Amino acid sequence: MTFEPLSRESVSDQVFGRLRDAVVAGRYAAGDPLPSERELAAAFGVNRHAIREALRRLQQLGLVRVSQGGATRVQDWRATAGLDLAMTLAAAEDVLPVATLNRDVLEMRACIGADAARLCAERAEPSARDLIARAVEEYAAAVPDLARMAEADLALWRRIVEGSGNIAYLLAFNSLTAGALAVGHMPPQRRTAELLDVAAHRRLSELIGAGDAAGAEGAARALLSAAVAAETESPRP
Amino acid sequence: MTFEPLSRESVSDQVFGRLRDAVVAGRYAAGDPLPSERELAAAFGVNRHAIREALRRLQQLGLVRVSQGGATRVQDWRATAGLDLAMTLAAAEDVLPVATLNRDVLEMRACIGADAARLCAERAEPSARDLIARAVEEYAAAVPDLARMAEADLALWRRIVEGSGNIAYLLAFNSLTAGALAVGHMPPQRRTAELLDVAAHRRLSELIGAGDAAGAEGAARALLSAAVAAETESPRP
DNA sequence: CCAAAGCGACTGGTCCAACCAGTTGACGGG
DNA sequence: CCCGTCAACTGGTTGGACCAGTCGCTTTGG
Repeated sequence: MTFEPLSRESVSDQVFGRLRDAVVAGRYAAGDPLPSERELAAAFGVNRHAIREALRRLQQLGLVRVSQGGATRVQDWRATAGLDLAMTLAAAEDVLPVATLNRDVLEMRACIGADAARLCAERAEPSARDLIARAVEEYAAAVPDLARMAEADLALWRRIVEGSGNIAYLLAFNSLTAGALAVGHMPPQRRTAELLDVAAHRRLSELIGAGDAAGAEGAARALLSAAVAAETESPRP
Repeated sequence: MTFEPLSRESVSDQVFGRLRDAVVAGRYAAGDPLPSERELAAAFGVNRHAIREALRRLQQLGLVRVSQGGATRVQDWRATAGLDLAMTLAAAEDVLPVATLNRDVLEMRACIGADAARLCAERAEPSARDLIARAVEEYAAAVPDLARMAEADLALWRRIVEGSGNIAYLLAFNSLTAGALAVGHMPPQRRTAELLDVAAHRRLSELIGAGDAAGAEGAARALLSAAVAAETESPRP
């Protein structure tokens, strides 16, 4: 018998979540001042320090701008927030349309995955190519178990992105896979076809191993863009 | 006579910066415990709350994992940090090789920019296409002034990414352009050729306006990948 | 009368001191 | 030898005080 971990979210985490959702959902217009820290503390019934911790995190996400003496103002997150915002967003339909965000994430995954495969074929160290070959075998060995295959598939792609030697791609990969909305937690049926195509994964690994940049890019794109098309056609399974 | 603003960086900002650099530079191994908040407060000579604010931000970046009762442990940022990390990194050679990061950012820019142009040509609203056409004109009107051209170019690309309707691309664009190392602050000579090619920008806008997805993607890629090649050949100007 | 200096009444920034709430490990009884 | 207990950590939260900027109103000087 297993229990879900109770809501042990710290106070400042809860405040952070509430304010983040309020801002992303547009309940404050860009440029509007947030209530003062003291007011927020009273409103949430918590200490001011908890509010401050939440506000610093919102500031780092690019959702608000705090300035000493002046008010803390809401920013236009579409202009100032970074990709990590997607990582922290809960899958709440009332904050952002989930279906669109899923499609967007899959599109970005295809775009970056294909280019990472290309770069990986171009300039990965032999040891990195070995790791990829091995990851493919682990993935193939998991074959009947969809959950394990998904996990191994993610590990394989991480190896490929690492092999590309592009830190920006690696960080973006982390952002995309870490969120609740991310590729890893996506309804698996969307990616079943992709996940089951062991032959295509093997081919991709071989092309990378052989240094065929164009071939690897094409193989990766073919593998990754099927899910985009599926999500676009019928966003809600 | 103008003065640069003095170091008004708040205490917790400074603590955040120091710890972030220490972690990214690898002065703590992944899994290592950070000193306790009380120790850090004593070491930096500041209050514990300042340390806490910094640690919460580090946690959000994915650099550390804090857990009540246990120690705050350093994480492997290459596995857990999101793209926003690149946004906050100062251009300090001793933290990460700047040349490589520049190349990486330019590569990602080319990859996402090309796909955004494709999607924009495919599914942007007519009003969005108008905005792009207008942005191109503003860019062309700035012609002799390189600084203004760079600014207008950035605004144009923002319109294109917005027109793609992909939120992930938009947030990634923000991450890439917001950092100190970002495209906007890059040594301009790297992108002079790209910036001066008014005709190519016009063609790109027309292809998007005409809904030619493949053409727009090709034009964007051609425009954006020149800087990548330049950066790769001679990283230090 | 109007502008500019000045003065409060805000805002966020920092600190102190205490206590609550988990985790960890060592110590002692079974 | 194993296992419960407990003390000494860890981070989490609170209250209150004060510093440091900003903003707007009021008073003052032209």
